[in-house]
Amino acid sequence: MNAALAQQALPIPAVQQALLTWFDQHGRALPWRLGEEGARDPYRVWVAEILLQQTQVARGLVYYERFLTAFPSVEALAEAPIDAVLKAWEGCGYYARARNLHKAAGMMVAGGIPSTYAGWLALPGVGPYTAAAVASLAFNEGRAVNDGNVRRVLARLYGERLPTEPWVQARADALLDLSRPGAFNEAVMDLGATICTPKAPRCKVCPLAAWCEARASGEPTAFPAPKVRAAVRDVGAVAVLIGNEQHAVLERREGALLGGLMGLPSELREPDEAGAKALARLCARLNATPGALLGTVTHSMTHRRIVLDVYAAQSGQARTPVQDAALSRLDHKALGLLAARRGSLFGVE
DNA sequence: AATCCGGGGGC
DNA sequence: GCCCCAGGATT
Repeated sequence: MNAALAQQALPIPAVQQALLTWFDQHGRALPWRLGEEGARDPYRVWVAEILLQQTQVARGLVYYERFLTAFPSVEALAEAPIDAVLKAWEGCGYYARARNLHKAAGMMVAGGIPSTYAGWLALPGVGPYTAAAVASLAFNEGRAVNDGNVRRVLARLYGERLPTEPWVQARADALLDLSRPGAFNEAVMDLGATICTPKAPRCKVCPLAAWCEARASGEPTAFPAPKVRAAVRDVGAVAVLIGNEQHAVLERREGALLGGLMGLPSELREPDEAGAKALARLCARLNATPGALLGTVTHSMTHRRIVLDVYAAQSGQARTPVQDAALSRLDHKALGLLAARRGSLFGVE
């Protein structure tokens, strides 16, 4: 059978049955999958879906238990201070997720928990993927999810190297089993996460292998083609450490980059701006006296590499307990410079 | 459609 | 190093 014929002939009911049968035997047991199929606790599902955005399940599990213990209900989340929510999210990245969770919790306590795709889509931090996931898993609505797993599974099944978002959504909609929408969505994602993996897919045990164009091509990992990514840009900045690792002057970061988190007072360097000039600007703003350079830390993220010069400084500003604040990895590295410096002075290294 | 937003896993 | 991860908001 050639490729075009196989694609046209894809027997959707058979594919649905094969996938659901596999899922009933091999689906993952995950803590947000409590309760009856299609009628899960919407709060638990919602928190999990937000947490798992661009975050691998193995990592999400750790944060999930911690977050649910701290905020066991939407009311508890809504009533909590935003700083407590960010502290629970510390180290997990994409902190707008935590800010939007808190904001949306307040909206739900005031206006009720949505029970439809459209209702969920209206909440901050909830896009097409998350709305479809909650609507199908908690309310049994026939909405197909479209995430990285779905994209890869369908690109391979149909032999499409360059799947656009509308293409993936249309194929997912067409394939969705309306008798078990929640289970079907979970099944595609489980297949993508455990069988149809990016690097070394286990085609020999895949329930869809018989219909898979990518497998027939002999090179399944060529589907989909890697996404073109923007180059990583360097960002220069200066910061001051006033105090020590336990008690330091901290300020809240504004804007998109690490917004909402606390951190050492800092200033971005303009292109080609001397570090001394940025330091002077920073100390003027803080009414602080600049001291010695403690060191430089670098912090790589998906699109940026931050190169941060950290200086000691003195001022009369109040120092706050570092342990209670939500900090990015960048600031933890900066605070670690003091210990490293002491270590080298004593020859410990 | 592109770009930005963290941090880590796995290779 | 590179690609990817149960994406969303913004432009």
